[in-house]
Amino acid sequence: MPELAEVDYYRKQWNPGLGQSILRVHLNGGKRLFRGSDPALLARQVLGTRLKDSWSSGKWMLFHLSPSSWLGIHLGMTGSLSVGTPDHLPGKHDHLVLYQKKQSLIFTDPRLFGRVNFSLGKESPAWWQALPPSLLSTKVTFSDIVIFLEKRGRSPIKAVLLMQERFPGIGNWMADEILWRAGIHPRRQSGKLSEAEQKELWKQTRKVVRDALRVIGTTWSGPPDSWLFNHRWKDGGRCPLTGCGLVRESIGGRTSCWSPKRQAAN
DNA sequence: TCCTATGTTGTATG
DNA sequence: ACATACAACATAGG
Repeated sequence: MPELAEVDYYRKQWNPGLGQSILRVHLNGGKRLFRGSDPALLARQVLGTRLKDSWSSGKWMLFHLSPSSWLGIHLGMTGSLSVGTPDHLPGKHDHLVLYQKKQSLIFTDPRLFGRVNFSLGKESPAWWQALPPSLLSTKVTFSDIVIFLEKRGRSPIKAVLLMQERFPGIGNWMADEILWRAGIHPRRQSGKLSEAEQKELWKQTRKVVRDALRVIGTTWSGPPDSWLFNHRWKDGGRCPLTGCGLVRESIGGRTSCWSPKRQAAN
């Protein structure tokens, strides 16, 4: 499920372990989650470290295990983080468990599309520092967005919103939510939006990010029925603004949902 | 049995 | 070299 707000929600699930040492490690080192990393090194190095801090950036999370271990986690499509008892028995899909005195920190991912990046160093790892800036930071401007929309001009706007290099943390439901609010059909060519549409897209992008972080990132309470979110997967779902029937179709390889009354195909 | 799933990446094509 | 499209990854659930 994880897009940026869910990712940050899951990151905080490990907060009970902050300040405490890692006493034991369980991992399924043969799984593709660990591609690019050395799971044996992880298992060895993390012992005795202390969970110091954590951050999220787009769909990535980073955990600092002091003094010098860094654990990057991507949840893929079905990953999640949770806290278990200190003697938690790893389930079939619990691929990494960090045991502490009072609890265990669990990373579960049935489909294995997620990823674990382990590294050592004084500073946060290079891959982390190279991640694109948050859509809410002043480092991303309207002009950056316009340039990107035009560079990817022949792709459907839906596919462009999913490109993490410019829209970090946006996933399938957020992209549909943004386009629905902005009144733009997901199949419109990215380079053919009017200036007014570009502006509305940027405005709604930032709004959906803020709304998601507020509603999902903190409480996991469901979004209100005024969002497309609650209607998009239901057969016979209706647009909360116009009441017309919602349409679902694959665009750019992902199922997309839109309101034909609000979002004209052109 | 077949289809779907809130993600990314390797590969083929233009 | 660059942009674009899509199969592949692995598993569960309807």
